[in-house]
Amino acid sequence: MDPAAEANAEREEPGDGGARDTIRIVADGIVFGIRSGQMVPGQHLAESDLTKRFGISRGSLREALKQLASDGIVTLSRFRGAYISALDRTGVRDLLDVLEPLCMLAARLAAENCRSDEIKAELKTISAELSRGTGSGRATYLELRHEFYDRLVAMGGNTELGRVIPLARTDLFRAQFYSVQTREQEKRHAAGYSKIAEAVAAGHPAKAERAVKRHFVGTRETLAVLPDHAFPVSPG
Amino acid sequence: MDPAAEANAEREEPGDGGARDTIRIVADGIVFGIRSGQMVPGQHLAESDLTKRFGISRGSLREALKQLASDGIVTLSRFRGAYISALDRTGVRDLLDVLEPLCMLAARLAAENCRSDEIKAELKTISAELSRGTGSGRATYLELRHEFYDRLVAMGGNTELGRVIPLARTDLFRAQFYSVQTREQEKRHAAGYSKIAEAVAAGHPAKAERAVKRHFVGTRETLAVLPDHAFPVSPG
DNA sequence: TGTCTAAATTTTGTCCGACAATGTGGATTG
DNA sequence: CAATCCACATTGTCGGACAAAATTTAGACA
Repeated sequence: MDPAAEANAEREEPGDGGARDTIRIVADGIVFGIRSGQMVPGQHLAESDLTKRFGISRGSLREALKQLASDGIVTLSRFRGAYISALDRTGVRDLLDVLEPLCMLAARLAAENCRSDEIKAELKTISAELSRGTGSGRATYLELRHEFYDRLVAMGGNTELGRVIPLARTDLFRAQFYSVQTREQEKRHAAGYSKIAEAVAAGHPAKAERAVKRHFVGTRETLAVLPDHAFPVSPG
Repeated sequence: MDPAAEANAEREEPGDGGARDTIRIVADGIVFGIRSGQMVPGQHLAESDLTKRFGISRGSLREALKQLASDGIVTLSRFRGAYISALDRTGVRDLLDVLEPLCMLAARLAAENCRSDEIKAELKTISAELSRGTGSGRATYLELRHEFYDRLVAMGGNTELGRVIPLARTDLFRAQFYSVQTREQEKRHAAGYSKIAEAVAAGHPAKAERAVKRHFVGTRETLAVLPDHAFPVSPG
């Protein structure tokens, strides 16, 4: 068979939760550590600790760290090891500037191309759970938020978008925000997802784009109000 | 010292060509192989071959492949190894849809924030060399094109953009295009870069965005005209 | 001869141990 | 107290080893 025929395969087979890659164990473990607050930005990740914690060899761990580094979750420094990536205020602003057009594209494509009413309903269900509040705990909230974007991207059908959009990196500052933002800010944030979901479900691309834009306006306002201690080191 | 202070370090120190990472050897080697045409999309990359070719160990090679995979240059398939990623017509279309808003952002930021006349002149120099034609050979042309985007992104000052924008992946279809596109198409493509460089150098963000938009219109027209044999397997 | 099955080979995933290169912190010295 | 230097810890790279899976080859059968 022509190898080229297989070169476009997705990096993980869809619908299969049992891909027992050793690397996936580490990736999921660290992502969960960030979402649950056990790992904070700037924290040093020693290879010896991680190999013992996850019960894998150093070689496999290093492959996993390489992958996490290219996702922007950890930062590698030669001969100094891996750190949980940290975003200062400028970094978050830069990330939002990049994320906004990609999310607008995702919402527009989802509204244009998704024909499954069932999937549309699932998206609204997720946004409703987000609006319900943080009753299920912090990690669950951040996981739901990630799930929302994953669905949104999948609905659009653009295979490149999921590879490019820096969802993993947004988990970083969302985890930082979660501790310091008010209930008011969180409510408004969750409401933004509902607006996006409604517009997408209604099949209105332009409306969905506007909903995303408004959502980012609100996020930037929240960012501007956040105190400095919500961020790592302040330059100078 | 606070580790968090260093967690935002760029993954490669700028201005230094002497980062003798073993991984960089492989990454640069494969990227050059694609640009020069020695490696074609869909080609299988056996670990034993690569370790012998680059003279490194299997562990380091696997780390390098992991990095290339997350850049979208190679595709990893469990127990089947690494392949040079291949983009069919739909994949290129999807990639362009994602690339367009990011390039517009890059051009706008560059026009807004770059104050160095010297750097502006360098960008115009690169676009001029691109317009001069392919006298320097295929690999040089693709390298120059990559350099153009790197400069454009750097001029904007957004540190996230360089991490997200899928420049490496665009090398894939540019390498495919290069063999089949006409001189006419290539001329027009290079002219697009000059228009962008001029608008950026003049400090006109909106104009720069429009130049990028027109550039992508032209690229999509070229894509639509390209024959099927320019792409890997045709579905169905 | 063609096709289907099964063994043999190849390739990949993971682990272990080892050594060199580099960064870090503490002891030494003035 | 500050500067210097050294022992230690951590990372980068290497080689070998074995199990799991895929690919190729060989063989049986109609």
